[in-house]
Amino acid sequence: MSDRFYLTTAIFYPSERPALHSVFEAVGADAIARYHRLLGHDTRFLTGMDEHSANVERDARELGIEPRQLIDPWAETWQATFKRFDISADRFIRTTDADHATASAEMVRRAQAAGDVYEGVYSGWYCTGCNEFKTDQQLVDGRCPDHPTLEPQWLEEHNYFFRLSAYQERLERLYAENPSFCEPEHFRNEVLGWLREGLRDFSISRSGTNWGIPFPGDEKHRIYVWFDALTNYLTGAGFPDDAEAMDRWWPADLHVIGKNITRFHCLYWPAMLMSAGLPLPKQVFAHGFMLDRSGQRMSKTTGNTEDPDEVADTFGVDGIRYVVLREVPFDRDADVTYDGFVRRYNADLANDLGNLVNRTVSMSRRYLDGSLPPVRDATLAADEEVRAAAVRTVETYHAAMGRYHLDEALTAIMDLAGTANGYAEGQAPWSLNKAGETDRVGQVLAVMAEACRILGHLLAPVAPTGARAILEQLGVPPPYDDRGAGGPGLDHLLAWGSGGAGLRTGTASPIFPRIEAEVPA
RNA sequence: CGCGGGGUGGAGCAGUGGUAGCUCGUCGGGCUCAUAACCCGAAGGUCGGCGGUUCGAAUCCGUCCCCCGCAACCA
Repeated sequence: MSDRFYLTTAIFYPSERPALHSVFEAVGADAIARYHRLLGHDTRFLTGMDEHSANVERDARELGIEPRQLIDPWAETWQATFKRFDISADRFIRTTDADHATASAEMVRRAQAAGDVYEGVYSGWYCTGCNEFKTDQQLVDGRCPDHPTLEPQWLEEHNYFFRLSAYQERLERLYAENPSFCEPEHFRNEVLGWLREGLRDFSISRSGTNWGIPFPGDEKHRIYVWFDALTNYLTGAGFPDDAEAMDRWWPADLHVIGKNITRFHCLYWPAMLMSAGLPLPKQVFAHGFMLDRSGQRMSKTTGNTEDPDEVADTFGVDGIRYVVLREVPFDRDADVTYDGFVRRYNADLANDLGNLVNRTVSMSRRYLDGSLPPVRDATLAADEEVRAAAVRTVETYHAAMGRYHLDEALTAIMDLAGTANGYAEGQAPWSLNKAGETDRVGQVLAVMAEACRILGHLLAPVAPTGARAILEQLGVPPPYDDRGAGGPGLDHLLAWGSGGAGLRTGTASPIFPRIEAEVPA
């Protein structure tokens, strides 16, 4: 019975190109996906774009084109960026995909059959410029910020509602029995607070638009937001027609989402699934946001975000993947700065880890012509300390990855690199070599190389290309493919001494070159 | 008292009862294999304020101040 793991990101709000905070979520989920592949789990990883936005329809109309013509290039750009960032998704789902329309409509039908859909009146301020309803929060001085000359109209619209209020008790029971349905705890507390306040039904259709999935039973309406967007996780698992795929992949193991949509994923979504008679995902994990130095969320609208392609040019894809996951604790917000990225990259990847690999490989070649002996059972205390540190690091790493605290896993990795650098200093193989103690030189370098080998595998989920380069310079054949799959399992790879009969190291070459220029973007 | 989170050395953070740690920065020293990298040491904090519990609190309780997010149909 092989383990399987199905995880998703949220589908992203449509825009011309992704901003760094969207890439951050995808990179985090990708690292989790790769970790599970490395563990030997059959892994499915879904990401994508939410395309039925009123903004898309409006922008397209202003340009005099069909929404689809507007959004197709956007989706291409997003996929190209995700590809550049080595997001190893099995599918980039678009809510305009045909199978998704089927799935979404089926979810509405099931809710209808369960008696959870009723006709009602949605009322609110309507901007005739945007052709959409605005919440009080969106209005500035009672006016639409995009059309300040127009007077918003108070409109009442007939549409369909989902009876979320009927699920109050069942959701309370869900959290009583399975609190970790929503992690981390501080976001769960917020959800429980909303639950205590009581649930209100929400509208699930809009009329007056053709941009969207037709509402079952009333073709004048389109499915509105949640029955469309959230259902993507089911579509990606084969719902409703591919019973075999559904059986294999549903329920999902993990939804990775931004903390701003916990309400919908932790209350709406389980209620919708209960209504449809489907099993619930195992867990929703809400991550924090990257904030700029003034504490503002990085976003396109405020223009305080970094361009993903620019930072990838500077740091390398692996470099920026590492840096954002290390700088932002995955479970909460963090202040980030470009200079902070540079410092972190140089300190961790260039100086500690990269340089460790470089000096190890370089000395191996110089002193031993690249031929290292196998690591022996440690007889010296210094050697044993490195081995013990590696074992400790692996334990800490697994514990952190299992809780999706990616930053803690990376901290553990760097602890081991620091230990290995200290070991090098203490053993001074360059002095041993001068003294002609060739046997000891071999053992010291074998210990260092073994630490590097383990570090390479540990780094693979976050920095797959760099990890591969590390292993290559150490002379370790790739034991898994570019997506982290097909290997013998991390337990084997991370065991001290499993490198086998001695490595044949290659040529030393900086894997994470230092970044000298600290030019603020 | 709407809900939730947070206020720890120059900066960013860890630390939920027992001598206050980490990274970066600064200063001094060491090494020379290495990507001017690596290693060691030092300076620097009355842990937002006040009160309480305790042999002992950053850590528990009370209260006050400040910051951020959310407050429902926008992912």
